[in-house]
Formats: sequence, structure tokens, C-alpha cells
Amino acid sequence: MRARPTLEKVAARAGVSRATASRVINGSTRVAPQIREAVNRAVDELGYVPNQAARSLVTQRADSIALVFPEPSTRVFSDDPTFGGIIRGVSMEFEEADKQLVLMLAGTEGSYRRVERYATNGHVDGVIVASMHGSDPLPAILARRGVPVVCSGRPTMAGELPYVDMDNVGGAERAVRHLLERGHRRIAAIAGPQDMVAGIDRLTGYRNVLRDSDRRSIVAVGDFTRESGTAAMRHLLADDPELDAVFAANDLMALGALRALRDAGRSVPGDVAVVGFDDIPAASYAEPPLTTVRQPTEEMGRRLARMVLGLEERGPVVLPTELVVRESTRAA
Amino acid sequence: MRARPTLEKVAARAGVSRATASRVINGSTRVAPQIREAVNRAVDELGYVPNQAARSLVTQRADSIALVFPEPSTRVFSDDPTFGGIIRGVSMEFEEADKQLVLMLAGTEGSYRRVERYATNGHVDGVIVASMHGSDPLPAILARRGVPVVCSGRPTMAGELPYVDMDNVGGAERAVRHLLERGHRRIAAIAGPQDMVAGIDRLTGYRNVLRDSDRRSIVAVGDFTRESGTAAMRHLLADDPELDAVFAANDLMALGALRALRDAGRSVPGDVAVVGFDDIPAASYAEPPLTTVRQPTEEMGRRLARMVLGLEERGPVVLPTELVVRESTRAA
DNA sequence: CGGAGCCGTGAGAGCGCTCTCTGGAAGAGT
DNA sequence: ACTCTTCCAGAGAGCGCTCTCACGGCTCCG
Repeated sequence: MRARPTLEKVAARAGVSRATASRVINGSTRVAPQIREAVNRAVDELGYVPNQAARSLVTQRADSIALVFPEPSTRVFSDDPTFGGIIRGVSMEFEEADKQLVLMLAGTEGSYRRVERYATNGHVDGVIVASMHGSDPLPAILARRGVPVVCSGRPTMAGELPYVDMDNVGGAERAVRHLLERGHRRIAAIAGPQDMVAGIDRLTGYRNVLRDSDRRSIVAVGDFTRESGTAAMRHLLADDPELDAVFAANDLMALGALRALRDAGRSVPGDVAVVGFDDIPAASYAEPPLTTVRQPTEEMGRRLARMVLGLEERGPVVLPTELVVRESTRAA
Repeated sequence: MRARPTLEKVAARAGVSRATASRVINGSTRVAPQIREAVNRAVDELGYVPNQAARSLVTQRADSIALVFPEPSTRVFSDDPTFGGIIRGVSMEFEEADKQLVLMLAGTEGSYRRVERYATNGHVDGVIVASMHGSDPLPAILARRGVPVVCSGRPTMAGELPYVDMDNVGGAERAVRHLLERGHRRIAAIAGPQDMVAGIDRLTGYRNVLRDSDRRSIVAVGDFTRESGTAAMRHLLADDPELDAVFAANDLMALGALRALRDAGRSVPGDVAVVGFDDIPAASYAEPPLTTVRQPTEEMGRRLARMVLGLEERGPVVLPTELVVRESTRAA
């Protein structure tokens, strides 16, 4: 493997100084056209590519940004399309800005410190933290150390941390209102974990609508897994056999609820209508296909990227969610 | 944000030379214990973290490795747990080796060149290419440029490229044999795209077993989407109404087949048994839960990582797959 | 007791780049 | 014609680190 050419070589070949070559390569306009061309030719001929390390050393920029996922939940990347969408969105923006995406899965204590070290040490120009638990201490720590941080999902630790979140409350409200409009009267909820912002907000949305309509709320709490959805649904059926609709705080639990309803001999949507949240692929495959709330995950990624790059004002951004109506709430 | 301390400062504080401080930080044993301790203390007190750019500049190593995904298929990360597993595995190994994972989604022509540039320019000590299409030219290009490359999935472009793949042939064989053992006689296949190694190999496995058992093979080709699975199943039923089992080259298509069978009024597994491949989460939620072939995706990630890091001999590695038997092939 | 050998430390070069500062040529103004 | 400005190119410093080399002090052997 032959040594990569340096700026020095390019300059020599083009018959100019290193400084001038550098100017051309970095797109300065204050260079005579013919010289510019000579340099460009030399670059092509030698296949020159700037050494990022050397560049970073002097510019103090890394041109890369870390995307940190909390890995405790193995769900990351496997069941939950949110992450994939975010990555895709971030990736697209970064490509445009010519930044690199450094992916870090942090879960263990040790890897936390590793992320912290890595981020505070100039490796990276900023960090996007995709934490589901709003109480994650990492963002605040990094921010305090002067690293630009943006959170995906509203952090619960009050503070000035900029974030991008989905409109969980609004999405839940729309979903529950949809059930009301369809004429359902006893609308139960399967809530998510109340230590996660998404879990809290979606339950809030549900409560908001029911409160306004003077209907009683009936809530069971799950942990966002399918199994917990099944269990929660069983409890709900036992507590209130009259219920005719369920809002689940995510699709996985809705899928679990579907199973419990099937086992209990209730038809969906005939006896009980079901709404989920997330619009995971399996929601459309379900039997019956699941009405759910879709989130603009890719857009979320883009906004996160733009914000951490400073292309967009830092600050809370809440993206609209969209109700996707399928058979699980459509009168048979 | 205060300036980060340099090695110089640490050395000064410890009362030694820069060289010695560097030795301590890099774990050289040839330093007097008390000096070592003095340096370590200085490091702690100042919160010193080495500047990676400066280090890379002189060592010519980047301590990071690119993981390239071909993005044309939006499925990446959303429906397919393979990617997630690979990322997790790679990430774990990298963490141990203190390397960084740079994620690149390459799809467009432009981004291809970008990956090429980036990888050949010393940013990265190696590249893992997770291409589904074995004919991807990128790995060969990089290899020729002297960049250590490892492929996830066997590349079709014959060559010396080291790779890690799943035992697709063996998995398919086991799946089909399972159907034979269950007493099924007319076993059809829904094959994947024949320009993808996974598609080819899984069909080969199916054919191998049927050939040995003198049974006729009945094949419809899909494109790994659920819809194509539904369509393929319809064709198969039309062509051979007598069939009593189907092997689908992936779970998504198997799910599609399930739907077509339901629509056609065939019970599963009573009338027709169904086997998939991948063991995506939705396979276990399906109605009935799907018998399928599980792949050790995380292990794959680990092996890829170890290979590209040179911790493991480069060369073809084929990981065993595992048959997961569920209701879709269990006699009712 | 002197020289060879070894070990721990410091001095200093240099990795490849950017950027400031300086110099010289060309154009504008008087 | 001469000065003042403008503009473009080059010289050179220096980013923070590693690593080679030289050197002083020590031990060990003859």
C-alpha cells in the first residue's frame, strides 16, 4: 500500500506553495483561476485526500458527531423502528454537512464514562443523546462540560437542554378522540412505564381527552413489551368487562392486547377497538391491522442533526404525529 | 469552556518531561513507579484526556472503523433485526478494543464515493461492509486500495475478501428437513431475490433436501417483502392446490404467505405448514407463531469486528443457524 | 577498580495541516 | 510619475502528540 500523498506533494506538483494548495482545497475564492486549476489537477492526479487528523489538530474540530443510544434495552434496533428512522435522518443531514456519525451504545456504567471521556476530549463536535429515559444524566454532564448536546425525547431533568421530541400527548389525544368519535364509551388504556417520558406523555394525552368527555379512565400499566400488553389487557377485561375500546401506549403492547382479546373471545374491532402507538411494521401485519399513531422518526433525526450542527436554533422542538386508521378501529 | 490540558501541562505538573508523561499514559512499564504515580496524579487532577487527532497524526492510526450499510433498501434498521444485532455485536467488541464505530449509510452514487474517499484517507483503520447484494463493488475497491475490509455476507464477486456469513444453506436444509420429518409431502418454496446471496443460498438448501428425497420442488420467487410473500403463496396454491407445506426464504414473506393461506381458507399448520427464516420479532407474534431459522446476528457482529481488528484470522467464517420450532409447523 | 552494559529519562524532531503575517505585483488615484 | 491601496502567493509557526536517539547513572563483570 503506497503512502498517501501529502499536501506538500500536491503543492510541489502544482508548482505552488503548501499554503496556496491548502487554500484551493478548502475552497478559498481568493486564488487565481489558473492556479486553482493546476492544484485541482494535481489533486486528481495524485489522488490526494486531506489527512483529517492533521486538519483536526489545527482546526480543533473533529467533523464528527456522536450519536449515543442507551443500550440497556435490547429492543434498540430490533423491534423499534424509531432508532432506525433517527439514524437515517441524522445520517442524511450529516452527509450533506460532510460530518461523520460515530455511533455509541452506552449501557453499562463503564461505557457511560467512556462516552463522557470520548465526547469531552475533542473527538467529537457534538453529541446527540437518544435516551428513552428522560432522567438520563449524560446530557447534562456533557452540556456542563461544554459539549453541544441535543436530546432525542424531552429530558425530565429540567434544564436548558435542547431537544426534539414527538408530540406524544397530541398523538395520544388524537387516538383517544378517534375512539370517542367512533362511538366507543368505555375506553381503557394500557400505559407505558411511568419513568419514561413517552410513557408519561401518552397517558397524559389519554387522560386529557377522557377528562374533557367526562368518561371514566381505566388504566393498566405495562412496560412496552408485548407480554405486558397481554397481561394488562387481561386485567382490564377482568376489571371492566364492559369496555369497548383500548388505547395502548405502544404497538407492541397493542399487539399483546390483541392476543389477550382473541383469547378472551372478543372480536376486534367488533367487541373492542384497539389503537396502538408507533406504527411499527408489525402493526400493519397484525390481524386485524392496527390503527396507530405514526411518528416522523426520520424527520426527528434530521432535526436533531441540524440542531447539533448549529444549523437550526437550539431549543425544544415538538414534531407532529399522525393517526393511521386501520381495521382495528374500523367498524366491521 | 476552559481549554483542555495538554500533555505538556501534565508533564510540568508532574515535574517530568513530556516523553515520560506520554510513556506513563500509554502504559509503558519502563517507568519508575513513583514517577508513574506522579504522572497519574497529574492526569487526574487536570482531567487530562489525550487529543486523538494529535495522536493519530503521529501514529497513523485512527482507532476507528467504519461500518457501511447499503441503504437502498429502507428496510435497514426498521424491519430487519439483522442489522441491529450486527451493530450490537460490533459495538461490544469495539468497546473492548477501544475503537470507535463510524456508521455510514451508503446508497446513492455520491455517498459511495464518499465512503470510498473517507475510508482510503486514513480516517479509519478498516471497514466492515454489510452489503446484502454480494455483488457490491465497494469491498473490492477498498481492498485494492489497501484498506482492511471484512464483508458481512458472502460476496459473490469471487476474490479473497474475508467475510462472515450465516449458514443459509444449512439453515434452509434443516428447515425443509423438519417439514419432511413432520410428514409433509408437497413442500413448496417462496424464494428470495436471486441476486442476493441469502436468496440464492436459502433456495439451494431447499433444493438440496428435496433432491435427496426425490420430491418435486415447487418454487415461487419473491423479493423478501411481505406483499411478495402473499402473491407468491397465491401462485403456489393455484399451481399446486395439493401442497401441504411452504418454506419461505424469510419471515416477512412467510408472514405474507400466512395471510394468503388464511384468505384461501387453509389452516396453518393443519392444511399447510409454514417455515420462515430470520426469526424477526414479528415471527413470534404471528398467528400462528412462526417456525423459523434463527441467525446469530450479534455473534456475527462480534466476528466481523474481531476480524477487521485483526484479532482473528481473516477468511470465510460461516456461523451456524438454528431452527426455532413454533406452532406454524406443529400438528394441531 | 575500570569498562561494558543496561535502564530510566529528557531533548527534539516531525506527523500533515491551517492560518497569520509578510512581500511583491498590479491597479487606482492625485 | 509617484504613492496608496488591493490582491494574491509564500514563508513559517505551531496544533499536541509519539518516538527515536542520546545521555547520565547504575550494576555487574573481569
